Amino acid sequence: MGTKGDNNRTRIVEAADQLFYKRGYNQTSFSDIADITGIPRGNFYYYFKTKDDILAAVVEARVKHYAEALLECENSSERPRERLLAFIDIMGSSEDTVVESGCPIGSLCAELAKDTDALQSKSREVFELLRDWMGKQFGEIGFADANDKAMDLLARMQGTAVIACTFKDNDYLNRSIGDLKSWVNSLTLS
Amino acid sequence: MGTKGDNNRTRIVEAADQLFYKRGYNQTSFSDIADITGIPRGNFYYYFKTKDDILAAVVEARVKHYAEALLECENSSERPRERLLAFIDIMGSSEDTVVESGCPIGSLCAELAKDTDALQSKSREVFELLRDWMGKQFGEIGFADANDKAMDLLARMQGTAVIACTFKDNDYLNRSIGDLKSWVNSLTLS
DNA sequence: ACATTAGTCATACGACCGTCTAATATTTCA
DNA sequence: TGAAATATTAGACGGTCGTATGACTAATGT
Repeated sequence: MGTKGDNNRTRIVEAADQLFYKRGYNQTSFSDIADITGIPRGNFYYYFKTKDDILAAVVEARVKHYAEALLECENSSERPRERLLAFIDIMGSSEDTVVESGCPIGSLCAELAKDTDALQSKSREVFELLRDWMGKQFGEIGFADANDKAMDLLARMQGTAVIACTFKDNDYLNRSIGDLKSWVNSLTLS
Repeated sequence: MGTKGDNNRTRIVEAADQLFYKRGYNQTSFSDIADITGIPRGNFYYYFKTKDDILAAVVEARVKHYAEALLECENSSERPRERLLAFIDIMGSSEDTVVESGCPIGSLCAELAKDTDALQSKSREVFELLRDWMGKQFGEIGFADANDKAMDLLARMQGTAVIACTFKDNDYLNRSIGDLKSWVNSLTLS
């Protein structure tokens, strides 16, 4: 079970998660994490062999977090279309942080696309989770091109986040979220 | 005039431009630029006081580059709608690099959104150029909400780039570019 | 009670970072 | 031609990075 060790490990992952989001992976140092958690820099090696291992733990934590969020969306309605709307609303409820630092998932993927392939494919896992879930919802609605629709929705949410963050524009973010929901509602089976 | 000096300065900016795109700003070191250009690290200080100054020069070069590209789009047709289509096609012609490293403008802004305000607002300048130009085109078509439309197009292009790059998916990129052009063509004055 | 493991800590390593300087080479043009 | 301005160079500065180690304490099982 391990009471203290797992606790420290969790605290490192949580602090890293926040820092990777606010400052980026490459701009987050072991010292930064040490300062926040109070856990000495040298102790990290006991829990993680490399910085990449911390990233892997953070990604796994995020996958778990979003899997739960998707489950909530799934339970929020019988109708897949409304489940998708519920997911879009998650971005709206994180309005301020999205404007400040962008999408936690997208900004990490964009950063690590310029690093090694290993980091890149690891960070992609969260997106794959979302894509597959969205594809499932569009499929249940009855779209033959459900996966394409999922990619489109993912892309439009990402674009919204990038532009809202770049221009520090809350109004745009909210308007765009509204447009996105209208779009999902307006889609008709051909 | 200065033949040699300006030449070196230009070569530094060009190499930095490429590296900022392929590896990111923070992950590009003076040594990297020195290796590519053959210009000693120590010489950089003669041309640029700080790394931020190099970024400023790169952004200015990009503004100039895209201003010329926009002029070409503007000359390509009398009709603003077709000018917008011409601009969208630029992304298609950079297909491989977009899939590899994302949008040069968007990925830089996304990275520097997590740095200082000074770097962030500097990197934003290229986006502002594009936004204003798009707004002008939509305005000429006759849209009352021309600026909103500009932000939407910008966002959808960014989302397309992020997703295509994350999933390394050329097919998605091309399909999405086609969808974007269809969308611009389908917009009607309300 | 003792041996083993789990957890903690300070510290050091070599590498690289952005920055800066002092010395040298080259060009300019009175 | 020769002084002044411009351009170039190697190298060092202080700092931080990710990584690694060895000594220490607390907890655990027998």
